[in-house]
Amino acid sequence: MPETINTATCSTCMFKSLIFQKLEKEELDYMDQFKVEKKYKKGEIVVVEGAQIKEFLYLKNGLVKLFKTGIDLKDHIISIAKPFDFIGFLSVFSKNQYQYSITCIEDSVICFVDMDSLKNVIKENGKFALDILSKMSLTLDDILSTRIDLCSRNLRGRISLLLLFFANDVYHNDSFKLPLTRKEIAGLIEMTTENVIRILSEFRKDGLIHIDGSTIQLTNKKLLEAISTAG
Amino acid sequence: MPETINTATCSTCMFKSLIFQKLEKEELDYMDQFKVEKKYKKGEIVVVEGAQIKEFLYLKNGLVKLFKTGIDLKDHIISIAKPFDFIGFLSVFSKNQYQYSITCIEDSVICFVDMDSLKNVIKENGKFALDILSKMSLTLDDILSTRIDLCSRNLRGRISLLLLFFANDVYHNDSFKLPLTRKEIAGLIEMTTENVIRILSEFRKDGLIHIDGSTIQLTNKKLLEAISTAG
DNA sequence: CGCGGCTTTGATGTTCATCAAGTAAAGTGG
DNA sequence: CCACTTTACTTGATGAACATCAAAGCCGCG
Repeated sequence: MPETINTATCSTCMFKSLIFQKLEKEELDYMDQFKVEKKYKKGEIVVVEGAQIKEFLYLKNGLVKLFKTGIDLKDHIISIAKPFDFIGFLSVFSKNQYQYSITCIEDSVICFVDMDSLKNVIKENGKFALDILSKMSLTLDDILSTRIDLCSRNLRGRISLLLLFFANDVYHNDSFKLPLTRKEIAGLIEMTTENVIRILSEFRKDGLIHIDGSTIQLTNKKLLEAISTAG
Repeated sequence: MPETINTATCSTCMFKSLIFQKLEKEELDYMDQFKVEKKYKKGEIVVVEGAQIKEFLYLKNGLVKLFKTGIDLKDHIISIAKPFDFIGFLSVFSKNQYQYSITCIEDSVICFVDMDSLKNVIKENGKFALDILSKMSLTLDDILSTRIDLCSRNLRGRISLLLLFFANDVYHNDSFKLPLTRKEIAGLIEMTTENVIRILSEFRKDGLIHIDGSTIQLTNKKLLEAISTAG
C-alpha cells in the first residue's frame, strides 16, 4: 500500500522540474490544490495497463519501470524512469486508459497531479505547453532510440548496454546493486532468464565484471562499451 | 527533385486536419504565409537523419516511411505514415536535428510549415497546444505498440501483420500493390530479405496469398490473422 | 549488350529459446 | 524456530528459428 504523504507546496517544491519552473506562482498554487504525493516500496505497482488515467505522474524519487505485456504474455520494457521524469506520460493526452503498466524497482516517491487541472494550466499558458511538448518529444526520442538500439544488438550487446546504463545514467558509479532480478532483466531486453545468467557468468569469467550477490562492479568498461557497440 | 506547388490557403485547405480546424481563421492566415507545399516522387528522400529541423511536416497525400539507421547499419522502421499524419513529429519540439530519415514509398504531397510560426501559434492558443499534445501522444502510442508487437512475434507473425496492415489500414482493399521491395520490407520488420521472400513463398504455397509481381492479394485473411496473433 | 540491383532457392552455421535438473535463498505457517 | 513451499539462480543438453553464404535467374537501364 502506498503511503500518502504531504510535503511542501508546489511553489516551494525542491523537486520542481525545469518545466514547472516556468509557471507563475499563482499557477503553481492553483495546481497545488490538486496534487497528492505517494510513497511506494520497491516492487509495488503504480498503475496497471488499462487503468483509468486521472492524474499526471511525476517521479520525485526512486526508480520505476514502464512496460507493456505483449501477445507472447511476456513483459516488454518501454523505459526505466529516473527522478524528475514524467512517468504517466505516454498516453496521458490521448487516451483515457493507460496503455502500459508501471511498477517500482526501487522505493519511490511519486507526485500525482490532477489531469484536468493540468490541462487548464496548459490551455492558459502557451509557453508551458511548448515545454511539455518539448519534454514529451525528448522522452519519445529516447524511448525509440533505446528500442532500436535493442533490436540491432545481439544478447551480449544488450547486456553490456544495460550494465552501462545503470552505471552511467542511473547510479553514476561503476559499482551498484542491481535493482532487478535476472528474470526482470530478461523482460527488459527481450531475452530469456537463462541467457541473462549465462552471459553475466561469461562476463564474470572474462573479467569484465565482478558479481557479488546482486552487487555488480564493472571492471572493464572499455571492453563492455566495445561489446555494446559491436554487438 | 521535389516540385514546389502552391495550392489553396490554409483556411480553405481540403486536407486541413482535425487539429488545424480548431484554429481561428486569422491564425490560419498567419501560418499561411509560412507554408510551402512540395510534391515528391516515390523513392525520393524528404529528410535525412541529422538534418536541421526548420519546418513542421504534414503529409497530405501519399505514403512515407520513417526510419533510423542502427549500429548494425541496417534501417529500422519507426512507422509508415499515411495522409493526414504529422510526419516530422518526433523530435520536432525537442531537438534541432532530425533523429530519423523520411523517404516516400509512394508519390506524396507534403506541406512544410515553418516551425517558429507554428510555435508562435501554440504559445497563443492553449487549446491548439493541447490538441497537438494529444495527436503526439496518439502517434507515440501507436509507434510503441507496433514496435512491441514486432518484438513479440516470430517472422511469420510479422509478415502477416504487415500484410494485414497494408490491406486494412493503408489500401482498404485485400488486393494491393506492395510499394516496397523485399529488402525494404526486411528492414521494416527486422528480418532478412531472404526470409521475407521465403515466407511470402510459403504463404503463397499454403494458399494464404496470391502473388503477381508486386501485386498481392490476401485470399485467406482469417488464417493470416490467426498467424499474426499466434506468432 | 552488360552491369548492377532485386529476387529466388538451397545448403550451412550460429544464435538463441526451450527443456530439464539441481542448488541456493527467501518467504510462510505451524 | 524449523519444516515446507515457493521463487530465484545456475548449468548443461537439445533443437528450432533464423542469419549468412553461395549461386543463378530476372529485369531495368545506360
